[in-house]
Amino acid sequence: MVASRGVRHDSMRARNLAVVLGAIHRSGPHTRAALAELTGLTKTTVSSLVADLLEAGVVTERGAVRGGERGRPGVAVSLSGHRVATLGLEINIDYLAACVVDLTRTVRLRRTRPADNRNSDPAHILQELRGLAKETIAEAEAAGLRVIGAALAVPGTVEGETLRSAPHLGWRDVRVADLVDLPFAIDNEANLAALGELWFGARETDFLYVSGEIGVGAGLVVAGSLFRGTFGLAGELGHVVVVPDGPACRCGGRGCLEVYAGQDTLLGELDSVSALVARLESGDPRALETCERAGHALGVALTSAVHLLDPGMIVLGGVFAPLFPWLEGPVADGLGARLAHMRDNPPALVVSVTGPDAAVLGAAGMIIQRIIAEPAEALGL
Amino acid sequence: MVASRGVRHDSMRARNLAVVLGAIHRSGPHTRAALAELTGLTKTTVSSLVADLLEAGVVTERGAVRGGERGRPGVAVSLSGHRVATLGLEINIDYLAACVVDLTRTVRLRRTRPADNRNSDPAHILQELRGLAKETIAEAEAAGLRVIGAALAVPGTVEGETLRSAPHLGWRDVRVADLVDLPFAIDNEANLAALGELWFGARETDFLYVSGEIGVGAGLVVAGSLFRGTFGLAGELGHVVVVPDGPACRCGGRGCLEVYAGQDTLLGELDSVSALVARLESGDPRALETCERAGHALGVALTSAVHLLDPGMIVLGGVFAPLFPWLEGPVADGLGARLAHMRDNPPALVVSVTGPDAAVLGAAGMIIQRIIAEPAEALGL
DNA sequence: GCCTTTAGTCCATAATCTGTACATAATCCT
DNA sequence: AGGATTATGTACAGATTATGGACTAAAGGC
Repeated sequence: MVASRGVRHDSMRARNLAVVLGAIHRSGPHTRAALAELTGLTKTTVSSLVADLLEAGVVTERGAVRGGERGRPGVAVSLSGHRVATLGLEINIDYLAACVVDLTRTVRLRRTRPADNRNSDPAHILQELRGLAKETIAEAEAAGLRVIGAALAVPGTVEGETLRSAPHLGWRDVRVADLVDLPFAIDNEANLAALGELWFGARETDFLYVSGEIGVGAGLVVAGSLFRGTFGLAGELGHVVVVPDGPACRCGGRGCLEVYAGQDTLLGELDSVSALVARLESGDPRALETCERAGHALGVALTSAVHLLDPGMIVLGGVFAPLFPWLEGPVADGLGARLAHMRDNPPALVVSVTGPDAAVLGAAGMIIQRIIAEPAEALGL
Repeated sequence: MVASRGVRHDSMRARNLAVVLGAIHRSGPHTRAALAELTGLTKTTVSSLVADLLEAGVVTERGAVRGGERGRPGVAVSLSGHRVATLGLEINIDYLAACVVDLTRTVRLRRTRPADNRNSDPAHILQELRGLAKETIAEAEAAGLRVIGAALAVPGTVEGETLRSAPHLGWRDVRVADLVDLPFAIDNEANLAALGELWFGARETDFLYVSGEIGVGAGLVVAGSLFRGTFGLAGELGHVVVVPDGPACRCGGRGCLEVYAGQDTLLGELDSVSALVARLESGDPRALETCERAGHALGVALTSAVHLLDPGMIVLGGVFAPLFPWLEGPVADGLGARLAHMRDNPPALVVSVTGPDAAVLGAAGMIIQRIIAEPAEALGL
């Protein structure tokens, strides 16, 4: 609904390049003839568009012809992972991470650097991250890849290129610029983790990703794209009210989900999630009760979320993933009982498959997505 | 992300017609030259597109020229309310309603028919509504309008052309077809009321409309369009959990908002909202307490909604509108206290300006919107 | 081996937008 | 008043892009 611009000849071609590339991306390799069928364009036009895409190095002709029926076999055109790639970056509480992903969404490089970023100096950490990015890009280019964009995942709220507030890092209003000499974007960790799960976890196009970290966030994917709300702050599942007069939360409210299911509450005096899992496996009653309570609270908060957001499925990620066996029961019970009369079948509850890599992968994937959605702009065609 | 089709010459022109018409609609009358500036098209192209729109009767040249500066004055082109119109319909618990709205979003006709639709026979009510629609269309055409589409608002969940479930009417899986001999759509009452508030209430493009009827629903408008969720069931504010172990709700859950702030709870043994308002005005302590409690609950539920949906503003409509003076305090208190640390300024809380007409108007407006978004398709250009 | 079928390319044609030139109509300036 | 200036809207030739039918290529069926 923004001031939309008219379509001119060049934007018509740009759009058609995106349509063809999108069809190749969405439903695997296709022959030119199949692409013509899919897009409604003529074979001639498709041939011409594919020629441009070939030259840009974003697709390859898989010499392999497609047999099966009669007639001349076609040449399958598929995404090429050999030239164009993007960089994903992540700042988390206790590490920095980077990855390089090619156009086929194959992870080509993966670097993690432990760090203690709680209440840290932004300039210092960003300098550290800049170094990591540079090294990773250099390595990717040595392997023949052309890195053409980057994105950064942060545990906080973002506006434009500025990190507005990251309570667990202790950062406020940090402008992140000149991190790399490439087209660049920042986004919230939960949002990017949701996208990571979408693209690297082979998810259907509709789900709510619940990111259990120090804070509890959520990213809603509807029809393959992220719902962000008016100011980009949607998905703050951690502060959904579970018990209106419950214990105080750092947000100023009372009885928020985070109080019951945040990592700090779950771990108590334990120092890692694996320690907690060990306790749970050995049947420690206190650990079991904490988990049960967290699951209950999560069930209540997710009930509200399902009524408001109507997700197709719920994916538990972050620290909730290893705890899934102990959380699933209480969460599903709460959801099932509360949703029974309103829906024929409540959204399925499943565990994340991308694990702790979700956010960095999502960051790299977001730029890949941008290339596929607007190849003419991203590649200068 | 659906199978998108290529752009051909005719769709390029169709798109440009929509772009020009959209610009006229969005920012008032413009001269051809101004439209060229706004759309990025050349004056020549704009002239040709405007000629088509003039011929279709959707715009007029307001002979009035625009003076002010030097140079030849331009001819302002504005939406025409004289030819094309749409029909809005509504089935509610105690009435049927219809309205005709022209392209300028001026209400040209408005009909209401009292009825007792609780636990009614769908076939009978639909027959009644068909009659109302026919009469209203006939009257509009007598006034020289061409009604080219219709939409129906219902208090329940909708899928395609089928009303899945309307608990307060007692309807399930009712297919609504052949109601009128026109392009037709059905949608949920809260969704359409939100759109009504958007288009007829001079709202900005981002807000959460809270529809207090027998049930409590909500419609979220982001960037001027409705957020519907995966299955079109988003916005069920009435079943957001306020007190996890509160009183049972008809949905199977406990402590839902509807239990505290639904119309039945608010009214108690009173038989109308005006009766309740009278009690409140006279300072009746029981009425005041009920309202206070409802406001509190609404504050809790809206806190969760703000964290999940991130609306730009909250509009209270339906029965909450007349009760606004008594609800505002408790709701705002709850929101303010709970959101203080998370946002610089919590979304403003305001009262609906369209009142009980919101849903019918939204229904008619939705079709108007469709014409403006796709004039070529809607008008056969 | 010939026919049928399907893939991909070539080229003339069609649709649409662009850009320059021009007629038109108002205000400004002397 | 009359000419200069400025801006609107239209005309026409030119550019860009897609179309459609003809044509070549390559495989399977009979």
